[in-house]
Amino acid sequence: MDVPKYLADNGVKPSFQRIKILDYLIKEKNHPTVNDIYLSLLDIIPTLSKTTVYNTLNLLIEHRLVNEVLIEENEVRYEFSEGLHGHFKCSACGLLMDIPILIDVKSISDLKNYTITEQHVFFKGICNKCLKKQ
Amino acid sequence: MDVPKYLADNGVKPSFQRIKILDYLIKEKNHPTVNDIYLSLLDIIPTLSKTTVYNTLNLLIEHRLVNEVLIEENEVRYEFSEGLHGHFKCSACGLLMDIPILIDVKSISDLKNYTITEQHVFFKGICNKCLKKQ
DNA sequence: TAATAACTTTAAAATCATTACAATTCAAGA
DNA sequence: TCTTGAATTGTAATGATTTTAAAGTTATTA
Repeated sequence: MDVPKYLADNGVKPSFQRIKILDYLIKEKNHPTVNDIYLSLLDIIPTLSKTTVYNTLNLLIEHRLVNEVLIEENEVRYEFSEGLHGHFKCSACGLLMDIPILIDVKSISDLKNYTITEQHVFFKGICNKCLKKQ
Repeated sequence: MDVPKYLADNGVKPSFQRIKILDYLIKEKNHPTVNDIYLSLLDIIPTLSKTTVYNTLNLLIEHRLVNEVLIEENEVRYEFSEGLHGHFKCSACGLLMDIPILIDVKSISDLKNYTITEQHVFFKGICNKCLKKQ
């Protein structure tokens, strides 16, 4: 993917830092925290500031290029925004994976005539691998 | 509901503060924050400490009497735990309401042989009332 | 090329929610 | 009443995030 063009097409001026941050989220599917992103990019951008990571992520979220993933309290994670999906987190090994979402919003009568802009679904439990280990 | 008995039955010693905090969550369906609870109970318990609110909520969560509700970043809300349901938050008026959950976990092949312990679903959008105002 | 304005990044300080900890109070049983 | 352990309190510490202002960068126009 042409990240600079993708940013520009979506109304975000493609600075070096912004390109690298979005590029990281596209390549790493590990739902990183701000700190993960900051530490990983320090090799490439030694002068990088955490404030820039915060600013950039908020900017990318505004432009709908990135999603926040809220699973645990006091731990905000981020992901490249592509297609609707939910999340599963294994309480044992910490794995955080994407899963398909299967909700028929129209069948929920409480939301009749509501506009739905965001859908969030996540499960917690124990993954197959960890169950076998027990 | 007999709150002291309910606490005792669930292995929590029913102190005055604990009774009042759980009682508040049972009666108020507004998914309050720690601060909401703290401020509301200050009338009844003038010596109440925020630490006690935190300690009590964590204790009640451990015993599965209370759920955390994570919708917005940097804002943890709480609710009395009764039955599985999701949430809808109106971006305009801030309304946070319960909605029924309709997910057939077994149909998600990615989670085959997984143990699911928690399901979380929430939507954001604009509620009917706010749509009419526009 | 130089001047200017707009935007971006940085670093430090401030803020906010939450937790840790030590001191105090409370409650139940001897 | 005394003792003991649990519960509560208030302060201080922590850590994530936001704010602010200064410095740096980029684009635009002359």
